[in-house]
Amino acid sequence: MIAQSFVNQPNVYRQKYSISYDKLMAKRRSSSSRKPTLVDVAKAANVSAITVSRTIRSPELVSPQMRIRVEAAVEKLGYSPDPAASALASRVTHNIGLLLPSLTNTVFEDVLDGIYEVSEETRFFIQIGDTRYSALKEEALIGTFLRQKPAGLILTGFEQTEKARKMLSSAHCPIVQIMDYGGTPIDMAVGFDHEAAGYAAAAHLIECGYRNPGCVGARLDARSRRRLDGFRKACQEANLWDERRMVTTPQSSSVGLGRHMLEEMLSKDETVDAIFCNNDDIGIGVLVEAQRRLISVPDQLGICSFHDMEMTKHMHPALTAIATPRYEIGKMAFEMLLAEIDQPQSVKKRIVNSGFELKKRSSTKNLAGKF
Amino acid sequence: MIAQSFVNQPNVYRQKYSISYDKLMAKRRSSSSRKPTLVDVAKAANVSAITVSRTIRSPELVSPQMRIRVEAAVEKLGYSPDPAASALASRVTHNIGLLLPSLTNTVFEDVLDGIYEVSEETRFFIQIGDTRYSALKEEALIGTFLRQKPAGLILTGFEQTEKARKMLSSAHCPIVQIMDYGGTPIDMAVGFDHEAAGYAAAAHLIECGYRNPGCVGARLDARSRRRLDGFRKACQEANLWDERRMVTTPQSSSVGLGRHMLEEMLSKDETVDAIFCNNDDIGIGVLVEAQRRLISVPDQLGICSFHDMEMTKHMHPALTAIATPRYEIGKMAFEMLLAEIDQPQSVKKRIVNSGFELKKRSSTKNLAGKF
DNA sequence: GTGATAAATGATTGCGCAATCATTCGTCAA
DNA sequence: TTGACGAATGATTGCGCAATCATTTATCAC
Repeated sequence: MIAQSFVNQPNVYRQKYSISYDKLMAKRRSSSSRKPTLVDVAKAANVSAITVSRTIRSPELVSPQMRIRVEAAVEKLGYSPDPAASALASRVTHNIGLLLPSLTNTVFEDVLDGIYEVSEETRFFIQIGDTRYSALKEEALIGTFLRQKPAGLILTGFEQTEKARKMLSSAHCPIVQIMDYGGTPIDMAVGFDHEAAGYAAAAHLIECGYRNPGCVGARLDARSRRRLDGFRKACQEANLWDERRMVTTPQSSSVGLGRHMLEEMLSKDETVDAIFCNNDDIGIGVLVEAQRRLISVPDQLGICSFHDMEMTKHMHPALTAIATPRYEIGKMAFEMLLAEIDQPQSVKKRIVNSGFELKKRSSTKNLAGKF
Repeated sequence: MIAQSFVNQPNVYRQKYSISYDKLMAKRRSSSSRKPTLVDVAKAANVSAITVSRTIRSPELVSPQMRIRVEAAVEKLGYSPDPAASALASRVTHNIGLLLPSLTNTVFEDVLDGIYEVSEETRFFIQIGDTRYSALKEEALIGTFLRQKPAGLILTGFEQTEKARKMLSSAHCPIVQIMDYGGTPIDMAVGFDHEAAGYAAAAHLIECGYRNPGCVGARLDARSRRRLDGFRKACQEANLWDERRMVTTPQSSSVGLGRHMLEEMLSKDETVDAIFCNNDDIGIGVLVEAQRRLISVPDQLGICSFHDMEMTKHMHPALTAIATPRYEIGKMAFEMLLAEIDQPQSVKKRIVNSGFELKKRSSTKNLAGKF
C-alpha cells in the first residue's frame, strides 16, 4: 500500500523529563545552552536577521563593512545555519541524490569517487541510494529522494519505470542520467554507447584472427545486455557467430563466477578461441581458469575484458579491455548538475557521449604490422 | 576562517516571475497545484492535523477505525510528509551520517554494503562523507553532519581530532566507530584489533618455517600502521626481525604499487622469504611481480594478504590472507545505532570485537601435520 | 539643488510539521 | 450512580530560516 511506504516503525516514547516544562523552555531559551540562531547573530551585530542571512548566502549583496560586522558576530557566537529550517523556508535542500545499482562494484566506486571529488568544494551533499539493479527499488527511492526536495539527481541508465519517469519529469530539479548513451534522457545525460563498446570488442577479436568468438555476461542489466548485443552483431556481420558461445547468468559478477563461466563455455563449445567478458571480475576469472586448465592466453584463447579496472593491466598476460571513463563520467555528471543549478536554463541541456577506449594488451594476439 | 566554512558561493538570481505575486500565491494556495500537507489530509479526513501526524508516526496510538480513515485520506491525496518540516519541528532528521576514509576501496565498499543492507527497510537514510584519510577533513565533515541533526553517526577508527571529539561528545545522537578495536570509543564501537591481526600474520609465516619475514604497507593510516607494528612485534619475539624488511609508502594501495614494492623489498634485502601485505591490492601485486620474476610462491616466497576480498582465493596460488568481517561490521554498526535510537540508554553501550580469521591457502607453505 | 536611479538594509510572514498541554470519551470499580 | 482513570483526539504554538515587498541611503546627471 502506497500510503504505508513512509509510515514509521512504532516509536518507543522517550523517558519523560523530570524537570518541569517551564524550566525546560526557560533553559532552552537562555542563549547559553541553545545553539545560536540567525536572530541571535542579528542581535549581536545589531542588524536585521535577513541581513545576516544575506551575508551568508550572497555576500556580494551586502556592503564590505556590513559583511565584516556580521561575520564577526557569526564567529563570536559560533553560529551555523540550520539546514532543515533553510530547506523548509526555501523549498529546496543542498542534497544531490545519487542512485546506483550496486555499491560493491569497482565501476560505481569510480563514478562515486569522481562525484565526491567535485562535490567536496561545493555546498552540496551526496545522498546515495542503492537500487540493487531493481527498477522498482529505484522507483521507490526516487520517490523518497524527491520528497526531500533535492537540488539535483543523478540516476544510472535509462531504464526507469513509467511511474518514476512521471515523478521525475514533474520534479523541479536538474537530473543527469549516467553510464549510458543513446536512450532518451529525462533531462541531461553522460555515458557511453554499450552496443558500440561490445561491437568494438568483437571487431578487435576478429581482427586478431580469432574465428570462434564468444562472450560471457553476468548480471544482465539493460546495459550489459546491449554490450552483448553489440558483440553478437559484429560477429554475425563477420559470419562468425554461434549462439552456443553466448554464456550468461543473472548472478552478480565475481572472479569465481568468471571461472565457472569459462567452464560452462567450454562445455557448450570447446572450439571457442576468444571471449569477451562483460566486466573485469569475469575477465580475471576467465583468465585464471584458463591458466588452471593450461589453455594458453592469447594463443589458444583471446580474452577481452570490460571496464578496465586498475588490476587488469597487471595480470599475466595483461588483459586487453574496453576501458570506460567512469571517474570522468561521475565528475562530469556533477558538474552538469552544478551548472544547471546555478544558472537554470542558461546552459544548453547536455547529452554527452563520454566514449570508451580499447586497450590492446597481451591477452589478445597483437597482429599490428603483421598484415 | 571558521565563519566562512558554510558561506555559500555567490548565488545567481533566478529570472523574476512574470506573473504577479498575488497570482502566484493564489496558484500556490489552490490545492490543485500544491503538494498536499498534513492539514490538507486532516481536512479530507475530517480530523485534526496532529492525528494525521500520529497515524503516520505512531499508528499504535490511534484507534483502528481512525487509522483507516486517515490512511484513506493520505492515499487519496497522495500525501507524503516533508522531511524538512519534520526535522525543523522535531529537531532531528532521519539521516545517518557515515564517514569513510575512502570510497574506492573494497574494504569500505563491503562495509557500505552491510550498512545499506540493514538500512533499506528502515526509515533512515545514509549520508556518506569521504574523509580521504584526513583527520581535518573528517573534522570539517563532522561539523557539517552534526549541523543536520543526524539520528546517528558512524565513524571510521578512533583518530578524530580533539575538536572533533568535543563536537561529538556534545552531540545528541548515538555514534559508532567502526573498523578498529582497542581504542577509546566516543560512544560505541565495532571492529577488530589490527595489532593482533598483524601479529597473527607473522605467527603464521613463522610457523610455516619462513625465517626472513618482511612486510609491505601502503597508505599508512593509524590502523595499517598498527598491523605492521603487530607484525614486527611477533617477528622480534621470534628473533627474526630485520627493519630493512619493512617497506612502506604513503601512496594509496594498488596492484601496480604492490609490484613496485616487491621490487623495493628485494633491493633492500633479497633474502626475504615471506611477505605480509597490508591489503589485498598489494598482495596481488606482490604475487604477480613474484611470478614475473620467476620467484616461486610459496616455496621461495610466502605471501600473506590482508582483508581477503573475493578475488584473492582465486589467484594462483590462492592467497593466504587475514580475512576481516567488513560486511558484518557495517551491518552491526547500523544495528547498534538503531537499537540506541529506538531505546536510548536501555541497551548497554556496546564495544564489539568483531575478530578476524586467518585463511591458510597455497601462497604460504602448509606444514600442517608435518611436525 | 533636484529628481531619478541604484544599492543596501529591514519588517513581516509563512514554510509544514511535532511538542506540548488540554479535552473528550468510554470503561470500570466501589 | 459516581468518580477515577486511561485511551483517544484536538488546539495552539514555535522550530529557524528565506521570500516577499518596503524602505532607507548613497550616487549621479542635469
